Amino acid sequence: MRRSERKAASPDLGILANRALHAVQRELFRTLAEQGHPDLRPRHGAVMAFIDEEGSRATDLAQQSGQHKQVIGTLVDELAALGYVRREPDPDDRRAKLVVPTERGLDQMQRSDAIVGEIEARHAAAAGEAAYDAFKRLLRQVGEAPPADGDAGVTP
Amino acid sequence: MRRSERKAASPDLGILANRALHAVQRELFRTLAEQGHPDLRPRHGAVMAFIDEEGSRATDLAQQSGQHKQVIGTLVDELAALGYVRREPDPDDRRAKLVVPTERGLDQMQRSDAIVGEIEARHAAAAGEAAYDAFKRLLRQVGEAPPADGDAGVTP
DNA sequence: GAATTTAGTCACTGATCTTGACGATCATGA
DNA sequence: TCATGATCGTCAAGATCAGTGACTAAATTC
Repeated sequence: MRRSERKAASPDLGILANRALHAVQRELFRTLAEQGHPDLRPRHGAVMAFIDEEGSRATDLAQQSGQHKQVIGTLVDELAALGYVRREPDPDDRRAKLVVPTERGLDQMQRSDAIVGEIEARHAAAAGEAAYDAFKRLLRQVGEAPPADGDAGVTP
Repeated sequence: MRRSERKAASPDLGILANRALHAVQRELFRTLAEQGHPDLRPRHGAVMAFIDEEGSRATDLAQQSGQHKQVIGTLVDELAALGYVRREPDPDDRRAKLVVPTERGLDQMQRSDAIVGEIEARHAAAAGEAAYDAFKRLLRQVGEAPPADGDAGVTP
């Protein structure tokens, strides 16, 4: 059997993870577009997926999402222009800014959390709650850094 | 509880899939670098993860990997320069070329398949074979297009 | 045999990521 | 209290990566 046939019949973990990620992103952003948020793209998730209702610092968003702070800065510019967030001074630290969601931002956050929840509920219904819980625990373990290495828990 | 705290405590499917993909890619390419293949990057996987031992056409690699054929062309240029593949005419079709792995390419293919196999074996050992098999079946389902849509099974 | 489709390359254009420097501000330790 | 080191976010690049349409030769289809 040819290698590509073996891979098609039994894809490996990296290929499956890549497809799973793209399937979830595709459905999420298509459904967001249908629900009034057509301007958002997956890379905006580095901000919108992690931002708190009461606002977050850019450095926190960079750390949580694994994106460089320069990229977060540019994404915040775009999201501000699109009406999703605004920048405010951080009262606790005059160097820092808070990225605060607008009403439109809060709506998007609530909707995207609900959409991902529905995707998960659909898979849980198909597989069974217990099986789905076990699946998520294993997926989380796969995403954690392997133990025998100096760099612990670093996201890209 | 703040949204970012909830997300840290219980990350959703998209975040988990993103981390899983990056964890597997990071370990794979770091281990390949240690084993004599330091010049390869994840985007080369669009060719090296799918190529057959006896060679593949660029259009097949584009279809299997979801990458545009222009990108595959550029990647094949780079991999040829690095000594992993060479282009040969396809005897069955004078328009077509076969991308054929070199000895170095075959070595990398065997090693990367083994490395991903070891990553999977480690997770299977930790979780149990039956649990890991169930995990992969579910991950594959997550990566398949949702049923109620016109675009069936398209990879990005 | 003509029309249509395909293969891969050309030539772009556009998108995204990475890095280091900088000034203002904060935290730390002597 | 002060000097020093660290942090915050922006600036200004440079590097990497993806997407599109056109083109010629070759194959397929009708």
